[in-house]
Amino acid sequence: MVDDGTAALGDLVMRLARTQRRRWREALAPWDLSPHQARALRVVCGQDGVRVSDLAGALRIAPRSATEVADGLQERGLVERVPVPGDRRAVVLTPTVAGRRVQGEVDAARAADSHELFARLSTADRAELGRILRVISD
Amino acid sequence: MVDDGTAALGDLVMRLARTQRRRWREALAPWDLSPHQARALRVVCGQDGVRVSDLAGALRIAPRSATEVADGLQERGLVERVPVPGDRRAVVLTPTVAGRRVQGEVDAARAADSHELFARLSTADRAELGRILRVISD
DNA sequence: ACCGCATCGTGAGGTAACCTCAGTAATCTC
DNA sequence: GAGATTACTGAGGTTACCTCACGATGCGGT
Repeated sequence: MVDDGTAALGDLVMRLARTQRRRWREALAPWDLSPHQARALRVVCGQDGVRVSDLAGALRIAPRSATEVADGLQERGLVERVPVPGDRRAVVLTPTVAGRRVQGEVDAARAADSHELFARLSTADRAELGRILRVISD
Repeated sequence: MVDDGTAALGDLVMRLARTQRRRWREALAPWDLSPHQARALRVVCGQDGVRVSDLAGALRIAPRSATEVADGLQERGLVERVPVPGDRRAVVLTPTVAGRRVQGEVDAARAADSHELFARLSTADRAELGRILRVISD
C-alpha cells in the first residue's frame, strides 16, 4: 500500500465540509432553522407541492422522520399541509407566504456565505475545482 | 447578488463529503466502529497517552461526551485507562495491543477507500485538487 | 499549614434527530 | 368487492451529543 496522498485529500474534503457546515449553521441562526430544516424548506419551495414521502426521498430519511421535519416547519408557519384533491390519503406540503420569504432570505444568505468562503480562490481555480468535483461525482 | 456558481461549488463539496462519510462508515463495519470511535482511536494511538479532556479537545466535543467515547473503545478492549503518575485525578487513555492492531488495519482500509474514491481523477487533477483545497483552508 | 479556587473525570438527566414497527385510512388490482 | 399496496403518523427505541453537579485532587496566596 503506497501512500499516494489520497487519504490526505479525503481529510481536506472533510475539513472543508466541516467548515462549511459550521458557517452554514451560524448563517442560519437568525431564522432559528437547522440545516436540515432549511434544506427541507428549499425542497418544498422548489417544487411547490411535495408529499411527505417525497420529502423523505429528497432528504434521504425515513418517511416517519420526514413527518417530524414537516412538523417543525409547520410549527414555524413556513409550510402548510394541504389535502391532495385526487388522493385523500396524502397531503401536500406547501410553502406559506412567510415560508417563501424566509426561503428567499436563506438562499441569499447561503449564496453570500459560499461566495465569501470561496472568495480566496481565483476565478480559474473555482472553475477548476468545480470541474474536478464533478468528475468524481459523475 | 450575482450567481457566480459558488453555491453550486458548496453543494458539490457537501455531496462529496457525504459520499465519503457513507463509504467510510461502510468500510468501518467489519470492526464495528463508528467513524467517531475510529477517529478517537486514531488520536489515542497517535499520541500514545491522551487524557479524556485532551480527547474531547481533539474531537471537539464536551469532556463528558469524551468519557462515553472512551467507554466504547474500552468495552471493545482497544484502549485502557491508566492512572497518571503525577496527578491522581487524571487518567491516560492508552491503546492496547489489539487497539494498535485495529488502528493499523482501519488506517489501511481508509487509505484503500480514499484511493478508490479518487481513482477516477488523473494524477494531475488530484494534485490540483489538493492544492486548491489547501488554499481555502490555509 | 491551611483555605479557597481550579481542574479531572464522571453520574444523572435532558434533547435532537434519526430509526423500526404497527396501525388507520384510502386507493388500486383483479 | 377482497386483498394487496400506499400514505401518513403514533409509540417507543437508539445514538450521540449536551449541561449541571459532584467528589476527589492539586495548587497559589497568606
